Amino acid sequence: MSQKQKTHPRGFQITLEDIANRLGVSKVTVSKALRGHPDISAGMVKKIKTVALELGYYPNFMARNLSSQKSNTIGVIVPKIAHHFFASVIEGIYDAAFQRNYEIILTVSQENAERELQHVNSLLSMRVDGLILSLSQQTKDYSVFHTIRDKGIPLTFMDRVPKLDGFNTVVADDRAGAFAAVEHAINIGYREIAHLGGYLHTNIGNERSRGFLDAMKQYGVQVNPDWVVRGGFDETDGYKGFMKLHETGRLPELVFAVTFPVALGVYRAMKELGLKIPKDVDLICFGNSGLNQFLDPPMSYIDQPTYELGQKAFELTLENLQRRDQFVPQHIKLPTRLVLCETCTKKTAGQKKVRALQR
Amino acid sequence: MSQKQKTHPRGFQITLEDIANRLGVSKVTVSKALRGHPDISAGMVKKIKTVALELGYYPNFMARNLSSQKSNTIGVIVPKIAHHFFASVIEGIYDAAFQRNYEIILTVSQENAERELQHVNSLLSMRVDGLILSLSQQTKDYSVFHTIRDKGIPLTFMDRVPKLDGFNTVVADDRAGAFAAVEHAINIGYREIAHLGGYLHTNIGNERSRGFLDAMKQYGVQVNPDWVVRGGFDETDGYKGFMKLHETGRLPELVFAVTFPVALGVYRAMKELGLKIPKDVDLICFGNSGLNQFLDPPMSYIDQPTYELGQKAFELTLENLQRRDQFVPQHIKLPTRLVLCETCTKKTAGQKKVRALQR
DNA sequence: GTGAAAGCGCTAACAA
DNA sequence: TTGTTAGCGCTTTCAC
Repeated sequence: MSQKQKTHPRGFQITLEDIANRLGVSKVTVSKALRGHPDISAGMVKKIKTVALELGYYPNFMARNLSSQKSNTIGVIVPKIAHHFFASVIEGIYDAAFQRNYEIILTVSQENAERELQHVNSLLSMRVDGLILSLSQQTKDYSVFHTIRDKGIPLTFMDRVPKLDGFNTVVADDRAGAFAAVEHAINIGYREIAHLGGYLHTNIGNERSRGFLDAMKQYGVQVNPDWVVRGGFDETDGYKGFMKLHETGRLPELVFAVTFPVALGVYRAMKELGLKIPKDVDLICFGNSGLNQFLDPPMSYIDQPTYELGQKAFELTLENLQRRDQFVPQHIKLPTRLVLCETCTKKTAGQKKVRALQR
Repeated sequence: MSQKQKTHPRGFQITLEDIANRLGVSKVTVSKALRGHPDISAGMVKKIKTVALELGYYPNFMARNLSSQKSNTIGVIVPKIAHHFFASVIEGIYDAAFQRNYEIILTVSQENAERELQHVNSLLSMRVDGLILSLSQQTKDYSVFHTIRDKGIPLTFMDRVPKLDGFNTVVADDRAGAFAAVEHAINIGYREIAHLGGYLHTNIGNERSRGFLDAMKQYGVQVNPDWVVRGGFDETDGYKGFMKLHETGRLPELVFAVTFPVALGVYRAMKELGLKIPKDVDLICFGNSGLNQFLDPPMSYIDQPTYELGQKAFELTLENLQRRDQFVPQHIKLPTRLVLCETCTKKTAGQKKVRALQR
């Protein structure tokens, strides 16, 4: 009773010891009982659990993790969060983690390489058991990732992956998806096809461009260099990109946009210019917003398995964690699907092109 | 050299001691140097920092937090993440936290009360310094929140807040916003107005309903009980809600939807039924998706300051944390704004109503 | 079945 | 300016 009268400095945080003292047993007994260790008798366990509940005991993760040398926590770094794609991926990660009783620590780089690095540091400091990372647009220095690998911490790249060996990756089949879209466009009669593409140093920018070029080449359609524009993945990039096309004085029949936000920028630009989709210029994009079918006009797109991308990334990380000694990097590529709404369903822009040029 | 040859069990995690040994100083010196404590000489600091970098030292937050009794971490619980509203709020929280050098631990309840409670427990176990919470649709048991308050842990409710005293709250001015929308609708001539509303036990459902009723009453417009439908905040709720309206055999001129996803459900339902917005039934909603203006037709809405909601919630929590002894709960209500696109701009549905009924 | 001792990596108070 | 001593709350041997 009188043996240890500590004053609790801030708020009341009940500890193992409080429970132990109350029942006249040791901390260890309580710890074991609470964790379901087989050592302790059923009666004791029951008593302890009752008291714990009564006192409002919350185990201290800091202490537990420090002592046990694992955190049951996976760190996640994504470029953005207020985008349907990432929001959905993240939901996949969270659901998978919840099922496995893992905690997620999510951080957002805002497409900023420096911030991304800071988050990596934070997460390593938090001693997360593993990491899931989707690179920022800007990231060009990959040296930390080697550090992480050397420390033996599982790291899975997702969607935005670097050209590096020795890491898990989970991506959608960007190249095949882009190919399918452009192939379809060619099949319905388009020839003058522009691509508002991402930066080539990013895998998604690169792969989707390749898909585009593959299809053009395979069907013998000429690529107009003026019509291949490089930029970021956001709405403003799409807007600027389309304006650039417009400035060339000659509009394509169809624009293939590298992401949904980029396509949205095209909607905005065309609206501003008084052009109609698909009459003046037709449009298709990689990725979905969850409400493409309600747009004006409903936009056809390459659907990505966003939620599954997240789940898979988590599972890969966990797997890696469980066999960290015999780690073999896995590269998962999930299939995409061409979804046709109203744009890019038949050749419409061609006939009207003259009108657009006369303006 | 030979004094302490520990084997590092999993991966190599450099500790203060490693650095200390390397330089022949004590752990404390290193700790202080790395934290910028004024005790240590500039020369020593430099040497220590160099070695730390060389060795790839990452401070162990678990240990640091355990020792210092604070985590520099705020826990966040939201019902959903793949919704423009929450995604944007969360971005606000993250940005504010980043500025202040705080870490965020985000959890998602999926509108599930049980899951929410589990997350509360987890976060308390992690010894977060404070909490930001947006209630799930289901939550009805508020007892944990009192526990939290009794522990002296700052808790700020955001957007979805309970009817409780003694907590910080940050909300949009739901009642005034709803009022403004309905007032506008009445002003342009609508009288037969339906409300696809949320559950009344949620503050946003309740307040937005009140705004609706206030306006109807103030302008002497009669409320048709068949046209006030209660439900959740998701697309399916909007879909079902509209179908319910449709089943009454008499359609209103205008629907006021409690959230953007609910309005989207109305788009879907009307499309399926072959009805046109705004010709057959007009529509306006509370909240934005970031791309309302690209919908078919562009939907008018009550804009909420989502990002600011998040920022404010974080700042309130932090403030509370800094003066936890003299805590006075604050209740922040941020203004909303009526944004007119193409729906609900002039009375159109009235004339066509007969057609809709003849079907 | 239960508990004592040691230690996880760090920080805070106090000496030197 | 630097180091010593004690913990933070928990888990993990290993002895009883």
